[in-house]
Amino acid sequence: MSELSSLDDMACFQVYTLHHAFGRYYQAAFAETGFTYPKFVVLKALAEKKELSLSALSARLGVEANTLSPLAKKMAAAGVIERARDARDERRIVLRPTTYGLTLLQEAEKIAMENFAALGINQGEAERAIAVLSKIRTAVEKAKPGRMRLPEAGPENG
Amino acid sequence: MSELSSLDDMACFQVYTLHHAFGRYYQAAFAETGFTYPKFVVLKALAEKKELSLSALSARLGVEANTLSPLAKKMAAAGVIERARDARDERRIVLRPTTYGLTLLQEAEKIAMENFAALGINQGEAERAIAVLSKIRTAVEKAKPGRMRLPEAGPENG
DNA sequence: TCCGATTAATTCGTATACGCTCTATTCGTG
DNA sequence: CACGAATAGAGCGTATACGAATTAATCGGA
Repeated sequence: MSELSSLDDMACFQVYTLHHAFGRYYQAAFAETGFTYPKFVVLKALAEKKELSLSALSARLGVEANTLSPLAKKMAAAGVIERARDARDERRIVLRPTTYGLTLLQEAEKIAMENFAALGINQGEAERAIAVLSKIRTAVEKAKPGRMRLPEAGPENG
Repeated sequence: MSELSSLDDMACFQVYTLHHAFGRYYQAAFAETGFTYPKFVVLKALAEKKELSLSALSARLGVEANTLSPLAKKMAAAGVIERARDARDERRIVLRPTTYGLTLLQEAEKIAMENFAALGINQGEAERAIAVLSKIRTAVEKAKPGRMRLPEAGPENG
């Protein structure tokens, strides 16, 4: 258990690396549409719930609200979502996909699913892995990490 | 198979989300040390091979060289790694951890392992998931994604 | 040997991400 | 109802990421 583990044996590293691989992959897939992976995710989350406030979206995606705020503005400017203040609570911004957004999303999802299917990953295997990731995520989000401290000696030699 | 799948059932989304969760987690763990998760990964990759050129590191981590280039400069400035031109091939930059870097790495790894252990994730389960991620990564990196095209109609309504 | 092709690293512009801080609104308790 | 506490977004500065273009060095045939 306390063996020196290689980078490849660490969950965080595989996630790190795969995240970037997916990013480049989707960037290529969406290249000429102005779409990106984060925008796709936002749109899909909104479509699933019909509408979400910014902070609800933040909780849903596990991404901070200040990251989503400008993203939502850009998507609204592109006509993909609608962005309005909640009359009930003037603090809240409510996001909704537009009809155009839903059309785009449909197309994007079709491509995404075709592409994933083409990878030839075993379905059951993938599902089990996904479940484990979800569990790890919950644990990581809940946990307060032990904090690293600097050793006494600074950098002395090169 | 062609059911509408929820965001939670998509491998890419779980990876996306967990990546960010890990990022915040490590940022907190390394907060007062100036260390970050990407730097930790770079240092560990170098330590495992003793030294790597920038492009070899890029291949190892699955991150583009132009991302690592400034990162390496900052790490060298911090005295964590050494950064030198290869006399054999003047194009190459060779990166090596310094003694100080190795000390730091040791401390960081200790914390990382303790923290992960504290998550209470089943070991075998985690290992199987990691193996699947690795397989998916290979497939994704190899694949040429089908490309999405824009539907005819632009955004008409809000 | 020499010159085009390849490879290595960097630079540039842009897109996500984060934490911190600030403002505006709403809530809750007296 | 009044006022401090909590919540929602937004703005700021910084750190990673990417693709495309650039420059410098090496390689490989004719």
